[in-house]
Amino acid sequence: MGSKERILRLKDETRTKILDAALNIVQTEGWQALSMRKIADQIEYTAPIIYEYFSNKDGILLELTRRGYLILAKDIREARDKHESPEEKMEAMWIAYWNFAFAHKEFYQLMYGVDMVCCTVKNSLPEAENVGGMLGEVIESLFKKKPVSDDDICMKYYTYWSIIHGLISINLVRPNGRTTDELNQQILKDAIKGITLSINN
Amino acid sequence: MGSKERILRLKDETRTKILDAALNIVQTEGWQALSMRKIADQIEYTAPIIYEYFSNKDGILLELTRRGYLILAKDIREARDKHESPEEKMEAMWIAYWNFAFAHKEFYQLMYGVDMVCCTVKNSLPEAENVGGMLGEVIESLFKKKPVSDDDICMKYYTYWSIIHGLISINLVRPNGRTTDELNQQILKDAIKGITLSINN
DNA sequence: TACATTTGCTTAACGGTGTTAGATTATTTA
DNA sequence: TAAATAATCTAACACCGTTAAGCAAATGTA
Repeated sequence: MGSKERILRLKDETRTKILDAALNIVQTEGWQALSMRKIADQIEYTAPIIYEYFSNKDGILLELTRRGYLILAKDIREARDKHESPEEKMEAMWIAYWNFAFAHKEFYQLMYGVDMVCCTVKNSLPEAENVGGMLGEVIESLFKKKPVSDDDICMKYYTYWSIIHGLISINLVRPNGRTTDELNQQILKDAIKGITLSINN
Repeated sequence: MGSKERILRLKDETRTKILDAALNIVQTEGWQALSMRKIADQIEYTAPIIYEYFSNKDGILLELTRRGYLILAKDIREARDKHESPEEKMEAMWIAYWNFAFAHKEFYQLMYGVDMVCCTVKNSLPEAENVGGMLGEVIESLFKKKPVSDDDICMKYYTYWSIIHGLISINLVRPNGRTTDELNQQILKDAIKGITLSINN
């Protein structure tokens, strides 16, 4: 009767296999090439069984988005914990964000809709809150004046995020577009420092 | 024998009708919903005749991209010519860019691949150069030191662009996401001023 | 005017997509 | 062993972009 668990484990394994197959296709052929039949091919099933594990294609994308946020959150957390001063924390965290985007292009595209048809419902994703929360806390600690209003944090958060996301987007959509890696790093660090400085002015 | 011209004019009209229909569908239903058959329906033809006017769907998108850049270039030119000092020019131009993105969401999504599968070949588009050129010139005039290297201009150009494009992207992909219009405007102007100030420091 | 040719447009099809319903096979239970 | 349940597949639907073949009307030519 212990076979119940074995079967459940097997079901979970194929669920994971589906996600891995999807990711594999995306990494080698891009999001455009991802199709239910291709996933089925790769896991040696036919397309309809995927619907026993995910309600539809968007369900797969949502789960991958979740996976992406888990990796990102881990990276950012680690970057934060490697430094002492808020200034250093902030720079390290945003650089971790930057590195994540290029180390996991596909995830980033899925998570932030760069050059990607975004799945309609991905609001209220707990994993996403985490990232925002961590960054927000460090931003708060950058302020000298207390208390810091939510609007203050929100504004600076968006300022940081905008420039980094913008720079990433531009580079993901237009690779090899006359901007070198060094130039990007320079822009990035300059911008981070500029925003950080502007907080207490 | 003057009918030749009438016929040519008619052909041009249906070409325009195709583009208008495409834009209309996109504006009411989004890029996702744009299909050749829907365009054909709207102009009261069948799908294959579209291929007499455009080589394929990407051809239509490319032409719409061109249209978008024409509008954007006009807006930015006008913003520039309304002011005297480079600082004011710069701010006005980027705000025009910002306003364009939200006044013509669909165009912006198409042109800059926000939440949109980008058509593969849209390099070397003369209309795009214009926009970059205009902005680049004003950026150059912001520098006190002369001569200004291309790298200097390029870097500041990307810094401006990144933050604005990033802010736009975030707002286009996540509308109603707790950021108000005033907050966005504040972030935007702050960021522009910050970058402009940092040029001669 | 009569025929031939070109033009405009449609129908039908190909191979692809996401998704669902029904049939089939294999496994478990009684 | 027989019945019930689970796992899986086949077939189909409605859509997509795109192409080929054919029809019908307009045009050019004799």
